[in-house]
Amino acid sequence: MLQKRNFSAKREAIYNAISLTKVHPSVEWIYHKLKPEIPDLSLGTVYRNLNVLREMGLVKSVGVVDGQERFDADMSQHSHFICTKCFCVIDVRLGNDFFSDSIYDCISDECGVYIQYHNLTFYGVCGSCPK
Amino acid sequence: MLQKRNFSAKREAIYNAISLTKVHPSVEWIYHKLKPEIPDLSLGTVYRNLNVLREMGLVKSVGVVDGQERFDADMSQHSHFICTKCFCVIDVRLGNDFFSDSIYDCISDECGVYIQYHNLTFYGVCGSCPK
DNA sequence: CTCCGTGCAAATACTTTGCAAAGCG
DNA sequence: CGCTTTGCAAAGTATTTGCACGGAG
Repeated sequence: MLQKRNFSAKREAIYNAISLTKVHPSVEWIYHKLKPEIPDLSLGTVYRNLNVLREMGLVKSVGVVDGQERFDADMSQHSHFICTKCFCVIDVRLGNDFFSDSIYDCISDECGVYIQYHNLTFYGVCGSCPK
Repeated sequence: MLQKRNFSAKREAIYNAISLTKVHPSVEWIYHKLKPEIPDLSLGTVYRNLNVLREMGLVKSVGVVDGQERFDADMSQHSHFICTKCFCVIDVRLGNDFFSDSIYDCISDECGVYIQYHNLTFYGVCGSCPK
């Protein structure tokens, strides 16, 4: 039983790598993390699987941080804080009612659009960096 | 008087191009817009001036949309809606008190970070695209 | 004369893709 | 077998940079 969820071993390893860390990793991070245990892993495979996992709805993008896309396997509703010095990414949880349906509806009406989701990111300096 | 604000003529043209449109343009858009009037404009100049304008605080990034960075010369506090079909970008104005200082403070305390600004973007389908 | 801005082309950086080989059911 | 996954390298796309020239003060 090398595979769960019909994942290939490598896809599983990539998914686990994202799930088991809080760093919201980049492709490079995942690649370098797994390379020692999976010596024949290639960068293209990480890119390809990330796109597959994204389409499956198991992973989402945090956005491009310092030129590299960062990923998150926590699909629950939450926001992020990104440090503009060290580029670490930290989860931020606001009340679930912070963005109520009524806000979506209100904006939708006003702008004539259909809103499916949103992305809220805070920027600043983290606790480990000199201000 | 070819220059205002100590801008070179090209920097001025680039800044005006962003200011005078609502499309939140990409580098390519600006380049193709200005190329007819300024035949010896080069793409590198657009990139360089956008970074200068950004450092000057006259322009800010809307984020990367469909692989290209988009810019906004409206520096007032507002959010954006991005259509995931045609990639148009529309301004969204919430009440100014939507993000009060107290929320910044609250998150800052909770996460041990110093928040400087935030970015709120809504995604979905615009009125011109089929749902 | 000096500085800033610029065209041009080369260089980067990140990501995607074509293809043949390998893996799995 | 037939479909999926993969390594590898090449290609693609967006952006940055080195350099020498050119114009403004």
